Amino acid sequence: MQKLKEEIAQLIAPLVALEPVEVIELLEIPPEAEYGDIAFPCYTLAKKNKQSPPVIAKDLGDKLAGREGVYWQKAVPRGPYLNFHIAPASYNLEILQNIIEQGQTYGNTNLGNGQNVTIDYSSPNIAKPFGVGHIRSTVIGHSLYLLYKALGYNSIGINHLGDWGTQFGKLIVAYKHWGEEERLEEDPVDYLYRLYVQFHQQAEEDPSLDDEARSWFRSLENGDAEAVAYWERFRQLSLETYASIYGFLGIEFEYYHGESHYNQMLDRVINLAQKKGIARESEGALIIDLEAYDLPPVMLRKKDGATLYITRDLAAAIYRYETFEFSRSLYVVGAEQTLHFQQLFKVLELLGFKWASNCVHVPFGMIRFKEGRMSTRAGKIILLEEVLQRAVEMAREIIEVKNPDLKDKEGAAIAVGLGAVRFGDLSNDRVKNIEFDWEKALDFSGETAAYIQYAHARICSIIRKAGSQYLIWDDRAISLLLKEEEITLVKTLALLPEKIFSSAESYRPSVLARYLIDVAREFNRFYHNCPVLNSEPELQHGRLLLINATRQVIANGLGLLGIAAPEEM
RNA sequence: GCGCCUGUAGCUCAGGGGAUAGAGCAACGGAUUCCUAAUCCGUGUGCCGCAGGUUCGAUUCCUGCCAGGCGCACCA
Repeated sequence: MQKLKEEIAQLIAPLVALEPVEVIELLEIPPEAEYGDIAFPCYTLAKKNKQSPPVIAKDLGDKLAGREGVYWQKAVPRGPYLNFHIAPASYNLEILQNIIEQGQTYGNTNLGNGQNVTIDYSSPNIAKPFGVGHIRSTVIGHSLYLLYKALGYNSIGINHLGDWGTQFGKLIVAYKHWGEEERLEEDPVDYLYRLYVQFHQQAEEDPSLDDEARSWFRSLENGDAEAVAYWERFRQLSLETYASIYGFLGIEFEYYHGESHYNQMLDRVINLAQKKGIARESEGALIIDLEAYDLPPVMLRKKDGATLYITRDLAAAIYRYETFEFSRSLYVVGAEQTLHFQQLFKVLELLGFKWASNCVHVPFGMIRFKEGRMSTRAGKIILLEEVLQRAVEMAREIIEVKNPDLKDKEGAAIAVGLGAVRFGDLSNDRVKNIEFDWEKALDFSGETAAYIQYAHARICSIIRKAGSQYLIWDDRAISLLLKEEEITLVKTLALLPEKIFSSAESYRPSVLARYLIDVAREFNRFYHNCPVLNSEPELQHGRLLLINATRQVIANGLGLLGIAAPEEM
């Protein structure tokens, strides 16, 4: 597609007195395929030339009448646009050859040139269960991690575990009051969660519990042996549970640097803020006023001497820059923390760090119940493990009906089940809230991962039956791919690189997810109209090359979403 | 009260300064002597929240309003 655009730009630029780069900027894809494949809109020229857009388009059309290029065959004016139609033979050859040659790396670039990008994602709070809410950060963050890698950046995944804070004071209080050793041994995360919920219920009636919790957290920060021992125990037990979930999801992090990791650096942050003269005492606490920037004040230290979330986040940001010299630092954290990140980045700026402008909050909407939001404290939450298990179970049942002879049923069920859950979180714009609905979460038809996976599996099936000739390149076979479905499919496949780029650039895996639906749809249309195995040998060969390229695009794309592409399902 | 986000078909949502605003679901009707029917084809629906503004042109950008969500110093 890029080569086609360049060719057209070179051609038009001298005719309209613009630079080729400017022409490329203007080129767009027409709304209907029948109009053409690349459109040059003439609106911007209208002012300069004092002619109406349709007149300019027609004029350009006349000048190009009868001419053709390497990748285009005709230029037709239509209203205010000059529409170029591709030359399928050379275009198909160019695109398909590219895909086959690049294989697993098709769509990748070296744009990032090895620069570091830190991605803070997943980051669950220890001692709280891993709910479906956390999956959004986990899944979106992981996809961004993979996307940036594909663009040649060195992605550094950081799991900023919530392993510090007043919540530990609460847990210690709850455990000391009501804790039972056997139950903790039995199912630690579940039990700690129950204690956490119980604490909040009791604290409603007895506010002194909150004071007690704050006091225990202060002891923890002061290194009190008993407090540290509890903390250590709770943390370790929780980590073991998370490890199994990440293992099942195939997610790894370069670092598990939780909030506690930065404890030694907090004094430095506070000293720095004081030295810069931006911090001041207020009601016994240490705060930074941000009134001049229309932001509420930031609190670095409470009146009881304990630090806060943002103090540790400041230390973490500084640590990340000093350790990795990132070109970007992403925080995949819910939209409800937008203000927090505005404050964080502003304070970093005030501390004199130029790199503050390279820090990006990548927010996402909440997962809600029909009745309202989920709440860990109130115990209103759906466990991720339950969703995953039910999704896989449902996939199993469908496989039993649709494809009972399948060899690796369990592998396919896991691929489809996990794919459905992941895709549900990736396919829509991340800033929107999601209403949790079991039916939708477990839906395998329509615009879902299963739709894409199914197209992939069908291709693999055809290739298996065909033997290995799809591996042999043949220009002549490609030149036979002239049916509408074939050309449309190739055009769709050509878009992967730009979709990967814009997906990463806008921090929206949904761009890539939607695109893969298009690829699968175009493949399905092809599949129903163009027989592969039952066509003439040479055409069959061409079609095999085409579907192999399609298989590659789907596999690469799903891979970047963290979704498996099974060969059979 | 202030700030941020969202508002598009019955439902869930894409899209986005320009050509006739699109998908999926749901409903109905069709397609399998043939590569997996988890598929494909067909049928209908839209004050693109409301009102102004900028523009040759706004559903898209700006302002105001309305509705919903989220947040706003000792939680994270």
